[in-house]
Amino acid sequence: MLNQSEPRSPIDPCCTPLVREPLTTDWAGDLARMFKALGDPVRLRLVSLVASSAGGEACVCDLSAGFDLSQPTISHHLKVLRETGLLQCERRGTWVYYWVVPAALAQLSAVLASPDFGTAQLGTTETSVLA
Amino acid sequence: MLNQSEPRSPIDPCCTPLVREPLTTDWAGDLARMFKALGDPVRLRLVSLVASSAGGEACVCDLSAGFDLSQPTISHHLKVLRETGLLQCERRGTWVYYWVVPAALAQLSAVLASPDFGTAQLGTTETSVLA
DNA sequence: ACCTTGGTTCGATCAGTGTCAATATTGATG
DNA sequence: CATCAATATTGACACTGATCGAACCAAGGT
Repeated sequence: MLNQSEPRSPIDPCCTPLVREPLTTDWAGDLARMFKALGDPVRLRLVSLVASSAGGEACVCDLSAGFDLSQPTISHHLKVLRETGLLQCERRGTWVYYWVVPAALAQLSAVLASPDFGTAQLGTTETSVLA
Repeated sequence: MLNQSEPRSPIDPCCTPLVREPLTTDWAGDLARMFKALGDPVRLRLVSLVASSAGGEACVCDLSAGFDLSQPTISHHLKVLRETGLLQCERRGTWVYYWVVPAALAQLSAVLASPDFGTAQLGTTETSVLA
């Protein structure tokens, strides 16, 4: 139940960019767990693969095909991503399908966003962040 | 399979959100190093402390005051952040000042951003994909 | 020159993690 | 029920990484 739909306080530490005010210790711990989950190239590619799949979901068999790793290892990484709240899964018959939790990614993106110039000064892309 | 042949100009993999197309192995490795650097609560708080300091910079003595860690440990974490390109530093007399590299944070934020709804919908969202 | 203060580097230690082979579990199917 | 295919779990192992004390470097001040 990590998806809270209550309206949030004026300045919610959950959404305040880290450049704006120092993170609390608790919140930093929660965030760090998520960033650590993304801090592995295999897991990062897994998230990207799942997210960019048709329908926004993919089964493990499709995912593990793109890696030169044993199936238990892929399963382990998926478990880490699941337990961090970045992915969710459901069993459908023999297969297990994974999809990303958009709010989780958005949360991390918001924390890293710079409030002044947004995230769009890198190159050409004009992403609509905090319009 | 992976988008190696795509020209750089229109869609730069450096700025494409990971939900849009699968990350290349190389790019995932680079990104993962940065996310891993942020995957530690101490380092995350350090970045936040530096970024939210007056003038956008802070000296090590100010930074280490907020932690219950030895000074070599703080120095170690700062080195990790420096080597990943998230922080830069300069010696001014006796003190060493650190500041964040905005482009680095923005890059990570852009990668995590969802192209459809942006990053600003955390509080009120009823994410369609979920329920 | 010498000491003091601010930071970094070194070496060691101990917990954590990525990986695999083997085994277990779950669901479909004959 | 037996079997097979798709995932998950377990146990083991090597490697990484967070942390500390000690030693080291760099600038000022006396």
